[in-house]
Amino acid sequence: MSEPRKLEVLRAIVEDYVHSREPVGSKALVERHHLGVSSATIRNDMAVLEEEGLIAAPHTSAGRIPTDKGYRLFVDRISQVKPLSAAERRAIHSLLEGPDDLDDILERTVRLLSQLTNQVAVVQYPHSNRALVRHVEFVLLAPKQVLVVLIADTGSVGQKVIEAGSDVSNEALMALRTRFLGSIAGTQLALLPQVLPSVVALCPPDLRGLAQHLAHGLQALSDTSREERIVMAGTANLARSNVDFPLSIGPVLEALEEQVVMLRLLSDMGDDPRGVTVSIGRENPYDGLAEASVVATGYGSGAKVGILGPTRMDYPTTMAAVRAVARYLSRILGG
Amino acid sequence: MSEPRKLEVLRAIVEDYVHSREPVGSKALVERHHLGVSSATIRNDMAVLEEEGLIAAPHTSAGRIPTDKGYRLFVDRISQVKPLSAAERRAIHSLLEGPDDLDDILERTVRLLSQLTNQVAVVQYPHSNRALVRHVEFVLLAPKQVLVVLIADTGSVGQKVIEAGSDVSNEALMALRTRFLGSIAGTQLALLPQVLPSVVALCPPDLRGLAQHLAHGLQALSDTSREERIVMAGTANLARSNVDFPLSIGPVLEALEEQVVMLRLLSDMGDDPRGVTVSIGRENPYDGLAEASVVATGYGSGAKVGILGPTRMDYPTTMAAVRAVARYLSRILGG
DNA sequence: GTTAGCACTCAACATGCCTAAGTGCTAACA
DNA sequence: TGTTAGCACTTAGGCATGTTGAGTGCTAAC
Repeated sequence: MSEPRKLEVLRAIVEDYVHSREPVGSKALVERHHLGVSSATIRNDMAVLEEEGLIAAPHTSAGRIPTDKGYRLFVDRISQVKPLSAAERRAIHSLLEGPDDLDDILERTVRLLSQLTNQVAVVQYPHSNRALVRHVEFVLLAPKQVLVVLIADTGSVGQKVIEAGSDVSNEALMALRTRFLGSIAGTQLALLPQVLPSVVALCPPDLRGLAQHLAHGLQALSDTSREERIVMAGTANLARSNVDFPLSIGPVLEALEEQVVMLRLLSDMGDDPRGVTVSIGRENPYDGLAEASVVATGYGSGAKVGILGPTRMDYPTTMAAVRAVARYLSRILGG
Repeated sequence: MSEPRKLEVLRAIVEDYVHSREPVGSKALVERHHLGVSSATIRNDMAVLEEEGLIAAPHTSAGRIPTDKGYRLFVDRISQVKPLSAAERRAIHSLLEGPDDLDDILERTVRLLSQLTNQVAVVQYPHSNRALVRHVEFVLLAPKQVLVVLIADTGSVGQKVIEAGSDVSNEALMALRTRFLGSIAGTQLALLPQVLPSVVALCPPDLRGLAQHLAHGLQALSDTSREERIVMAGTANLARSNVDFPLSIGPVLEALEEQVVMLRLLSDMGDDPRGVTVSIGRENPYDGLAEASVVATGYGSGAKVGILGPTRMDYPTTMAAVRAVARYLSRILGG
């Protein structure tokens, strides 16, 4: 049996199954795809594919469906990323122009991506490792409560309320603001933990306690802007595509709600040279996502965009959309 | 037939149905609730209740289930809010203490509420009508791009990137910052639209163009802090409770994703003197929520907290949880 | 290596039957 | 007049049975 045809059969099975959601049999296969051989031959091929664990039969006299391994092979060796349609291309252009807030951009990006793919779209906030401190602000909210605001040159703004041990005067706060600003403006956010202690040390003794608190706050902020939140959209698509097995939707929603899970998921995915990385079904670390696949890629300086959907998804198209959106995003954010 | 017993029967039906998820018949009713009459009598009562549109039978020989109208009557006239268990009370205490960021608090609130009720919890950002301007910051991101930050005394921070028509100098920006700050610090956010034009008018002519842009940005920010975003958690609960009709989950997820829909929904709900307002099934303006109920109440200075779940829900307990959480929230945020 | 043919398997659908739960009604009752 | 017992009637759901069609695996011929 010829190796190329074997792959061709697998491709046909994957495509048909993704399209019809039903196990696909040998006869239907020869009808829909002009493979030039008879169904009996295909049956032989399918037997081999099954032996290799690439496809499986739900029960004796049913057609076959791809296994996780089958999808994997399909993605790795068979499929080629489909070019986007002109309309889709246009949608990306129009929806992402008008440079606005970072929040806005990400929001619009996930919406777009979820519409494009009919899946749940996820985007990680950009890494701000290289971000520089642009501005620092301390605001007295209550006698012992200070709001610390850290603004990076990327336009990202972090905020945090800290409790000072004792009453704080506005003058002290202003003095410290100037002092901190002078010392750390222009510094990389990532370097703050190393820089801040010396700033505190240089403060006059009577301000040092407060300075310590403030430094803590700032450091926490530089952490949290690295802690990387995610934005997501299109959860309703889950209900649409999984209309038959509603069982699995619960765990998936749970996973989606746990930002930590999603973040780990995204970061764990290496960066594929071909542009997009795919994690299929049980390859996936989290149990609730055993029937889901993630298609993601990096953008800008390393953060991830991607989608999550059922293993039975149209990989070529999805991968194309993810890649296109990521490229666009990189361009806009000047990654 | 006695009016009180009729209500008692309705109550029993609602309670049993909520508990068992199955149509409840006359016989089961007399067994589980000691009503002191026979099933035949109950049958007569149920016939009347059905005539009045308070309950309905899915098919001829099945028990009855409450209609929207039935739930309505139940909520309005029959049920009394159940007191929370000690454990729940404790959970509220412990989870909401540690005064932190506004964001943090709201985040924790929805999580708590969704766990308490096993429903989707939603909280609206607090109204900031009474909030005062605490601080204003302009940061030059690019030659023609300025980040405008508006900090309120409530600890809420708004940010927005604006495009200036022409290049901006840092000096001009600083000058304007001082000017704006001097004029609007301490002003109510809600009054900014009235105050800002005069500030612009008083600027030296060469700065007026930029000032105009900045004023626009500030005004937009004061709007958007009123525009009221929402935070939500517990969408996975939808899958759990609707395990039988997965059909309806799609539209609900859609509605939840549209912040606008949820915001309208919440604002449209009047404030019930009894503490919590309930909107049941089709009473609900949005079609996708025809099988859902919303239980909400105001907190602080008028924003809403609440939950969304299937019409078949445990109203007394849910209402208690929502009310308790709202009270706590008011206390923490000093509403 | 490919194909035709055939026996075999099994989910899905249909049919008919039975049961349990539940109703509505009528007539007796307090 | 409100309550009750009794009974005929309805129907979803479970079960056993039969039928159909898609699909497989195998063998023998090409």
